[in-house]
Amino acid sequence: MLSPKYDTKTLEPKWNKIFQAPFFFSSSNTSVKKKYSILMPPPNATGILHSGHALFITIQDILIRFNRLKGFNTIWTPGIDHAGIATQNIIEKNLHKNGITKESLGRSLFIKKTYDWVHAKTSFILPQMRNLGASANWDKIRFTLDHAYAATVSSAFVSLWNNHLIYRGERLVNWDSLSQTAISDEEVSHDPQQGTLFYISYKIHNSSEHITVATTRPETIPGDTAIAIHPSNTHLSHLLGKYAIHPLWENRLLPIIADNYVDPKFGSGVIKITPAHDLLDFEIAERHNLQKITIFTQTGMLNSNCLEYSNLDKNIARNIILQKLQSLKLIKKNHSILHNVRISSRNGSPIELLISKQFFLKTKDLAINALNTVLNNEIKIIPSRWKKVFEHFMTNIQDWCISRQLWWGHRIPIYYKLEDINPNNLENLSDSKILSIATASTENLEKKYPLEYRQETDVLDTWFSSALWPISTISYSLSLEEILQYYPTSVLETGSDILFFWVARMIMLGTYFTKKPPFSTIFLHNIIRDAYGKKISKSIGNAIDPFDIINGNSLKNIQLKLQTNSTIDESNKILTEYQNQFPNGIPACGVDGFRFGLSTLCDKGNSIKLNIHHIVKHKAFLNKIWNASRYILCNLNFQNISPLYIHEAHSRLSIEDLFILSKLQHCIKKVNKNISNFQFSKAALALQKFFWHEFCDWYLEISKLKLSNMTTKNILLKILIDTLKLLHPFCPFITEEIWETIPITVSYCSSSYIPQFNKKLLNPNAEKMFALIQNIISSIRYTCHSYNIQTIDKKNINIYLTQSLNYDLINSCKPIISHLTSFSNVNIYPNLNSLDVKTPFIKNSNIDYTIEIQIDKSNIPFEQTQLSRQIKKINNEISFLSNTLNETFLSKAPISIINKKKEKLNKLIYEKNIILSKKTFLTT
RNA sequence: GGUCUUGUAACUCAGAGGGAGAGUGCCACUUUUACAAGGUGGAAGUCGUAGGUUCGAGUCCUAUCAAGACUACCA
Repeated sequence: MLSPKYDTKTLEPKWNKIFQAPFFFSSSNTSVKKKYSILMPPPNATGILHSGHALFITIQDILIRFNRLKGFNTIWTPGIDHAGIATQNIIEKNLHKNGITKESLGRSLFIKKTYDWVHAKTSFILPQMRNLGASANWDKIRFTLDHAYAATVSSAFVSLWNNHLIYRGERLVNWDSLSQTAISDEEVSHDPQQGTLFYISYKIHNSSEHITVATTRPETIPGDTAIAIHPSNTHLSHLLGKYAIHPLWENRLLPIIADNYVDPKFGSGVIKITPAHDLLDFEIAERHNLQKITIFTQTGMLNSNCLEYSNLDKNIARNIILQKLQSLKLIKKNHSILHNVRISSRNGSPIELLISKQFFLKTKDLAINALNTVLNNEIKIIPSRWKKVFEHFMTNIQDWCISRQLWWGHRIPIYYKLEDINPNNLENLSDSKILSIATASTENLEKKYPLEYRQETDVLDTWFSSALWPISTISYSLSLEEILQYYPTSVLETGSDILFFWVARMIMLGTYFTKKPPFSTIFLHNIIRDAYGKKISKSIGNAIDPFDIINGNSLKNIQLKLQTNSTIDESNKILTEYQNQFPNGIPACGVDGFRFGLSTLCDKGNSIKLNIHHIVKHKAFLNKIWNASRYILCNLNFQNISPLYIHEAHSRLSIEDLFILSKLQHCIKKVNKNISNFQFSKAALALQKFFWHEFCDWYLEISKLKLSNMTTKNILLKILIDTLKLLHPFCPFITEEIWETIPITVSYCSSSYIPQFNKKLLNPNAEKMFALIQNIISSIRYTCHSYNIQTIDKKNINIYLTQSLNYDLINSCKPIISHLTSFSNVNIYPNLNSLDVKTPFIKNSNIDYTIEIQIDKSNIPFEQTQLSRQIKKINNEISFLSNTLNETFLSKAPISIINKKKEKLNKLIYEKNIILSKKTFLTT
């Protein structure tokens, strides 16, 4: 028996425990069932579970449970990503607090420490994911840095190397001087910042002339090797071929060149060229054969090429250089300017471009193949607008810098043959020399031949291993044949923010290695924002902890959290909002309430606004289900309940039976269709509308009159069971709990079968007739409200049917009308002839019927006002409709529309006449 | 700068040629034994703005404004 109160806090832990059993949710390699597979995006090892995780778990679990209920052999592979830079940063920071550097610890000890830390971290986030009800294959959990995964990564690398798709070369790369590693183009973001544009005067060699250069980065002047103008710049073209004198060192001369890239309208129309630290300057230098002078060290200091400015931090050097230029009176003017600064998307530190030796993946051919899988619809991207974004990215893609100067990650499986080479001098070898001594190998050659080989010290970009997720997760302990059983996967579900980082690269490498795209559908969910549509950000402190909603939380605790995470202003603002909305703290919604509420927010919009109030409100639906279930289960005598052969007993079914069974079919259809189309809010809302506003509000209320009727009991139970199944993907816990309480159900709700749409139970006619009953009841209620008729006065009501409506059917609904309107005596007449004109009655008419409510004393002035209002409204409608029915309309509009409008006009005129006659009656 | 998305009730969103819909919030009534986390009823919208196509436009077209996303670049 269900407890009187729906209590998520006892119910959900109970089922979580049951769900942990090994047989739950495991898939079978030998199953004959069709498979349905999803790759779970592995959260970062550093992460704590946030609303973004909760969202993807909710969506993917809905898909998995739904398809499991449809009879598929589901596989959902969970895991953790080692998150190279992010993890290493944290560990190093922790070490620094204790005055330890990673170098003093040594590489292997550092890695061991990191492993331990990651292990501790993940033992926290993984159970949280499970507690959200995620019915994943927890027996197949992967970590992107464990041995088996590493084997896949190194064999992939070796294969790409041997096929010349990976090369090592000296290139201009994005350098993160905080983390001291190269990063890929995708990891750089542009941040608009206020800066200063300086106009600096350069003397022309062997001339009295000057040329003015505009720059925001005077600290890079030591690296300048030329001055450039636009070819069409007639004012300055006479200087082409001459030299400008370097402002810091008079003995250095800078050639003045012309290049189309210079914008003559920007600044002074003259730029300085710093080839070693700017991508476009680099390209100009290539075109004009200019020298490239590197001036920064890997830690962001000026190097020895900067002579007296060397060993200075670049920001300090900037000021010193500015002072020097000032003293030489070379700064003509300056003004502030808003410009984009390239920063690391990891840690926000400015990114320098630095020439260095790195490993690159040639992406051109891989990208073409990957793009083709999308263009020829082997992979479908939903929402489709991302297809164009994807195409743009793939056609403009540059080679991917995959090496990182870190310790935490997959060490690149390249081994250098030492022979006559000094192992400490590898960095300075030319590209061709390196190529001649480098071998890619899945076997650790350094370990095997320590005197002959030395392994590359760099590790791979985390996203390189993530790109192999589809292959690695599947190939873990399987043979190639088995891999192909699970590959390609059915759906990839993730946020659009990692379309390039992850999704694109999985397609490139997956397609390359298996000749098949790794998934057939990509569903990109919207990004979660706060209730006001603001981006969730750590600095604002508007992050919402899903468990605050799931378990509830007091305002005091929330205040504490806010104070540690955000500024005073922000936390006060957010707290005031909480106080207004939840004076008693956030109520506990449970995992089910959270998931269901979140589902109703997953619609087509641009973002998901995580409004706690909205979730709390939708949780009320689960309470409704709980209570309706209690009503049904308390009133059924299960000894007499037989299997439900309802469709075979049509003739014995009443109008409300036919109505609700027909509505159930609509609901089944909608839930199926909308989940299949990733329209989760539509599916959830369709369920809510059906169960609450069609089943509970109408059928269940009516059933109170008919609890001795076996068919009614059967239908109550059938609707409950079918709804539980449909609801299960959204709310796994409450559905299992209720399921368990129903004596005739077997096993678990999660292992049942989703109800099938049954066309035979669709009954538009019954829906139409029942809608009329609903309409009669509503208008009686409305009339009672507007005339303020108390329950105690609700005695006699007469209903006159005005058309050839099914009198017998409506007459048979007398008890229903009585029950739902509280009138003790309901009379139904087949025609208007018997309208009573003598006793005081309140009347309400439309084309189908007139209702008469008997009252003790009528309030004639009030009634007349009511009637006048009605007439005014109806007159407006009539005149509008008459205007529409003009000559051009009649000659051009389709007949069906014309008839519809004419019919409506007639109806309005008819209703108006009834109201008028009533008014006449009242005045006489 | 380019590409894309979105503007409908106070809020969150449905509707995709034939007189504007839901939920929340608001107002009124309501403790009737499944449920007050409930029930009943109501008020509330120039469908961003301006043109156009059409007998007829939230719906199609053009322009424009606003918000947002992605992407490029800013010396």
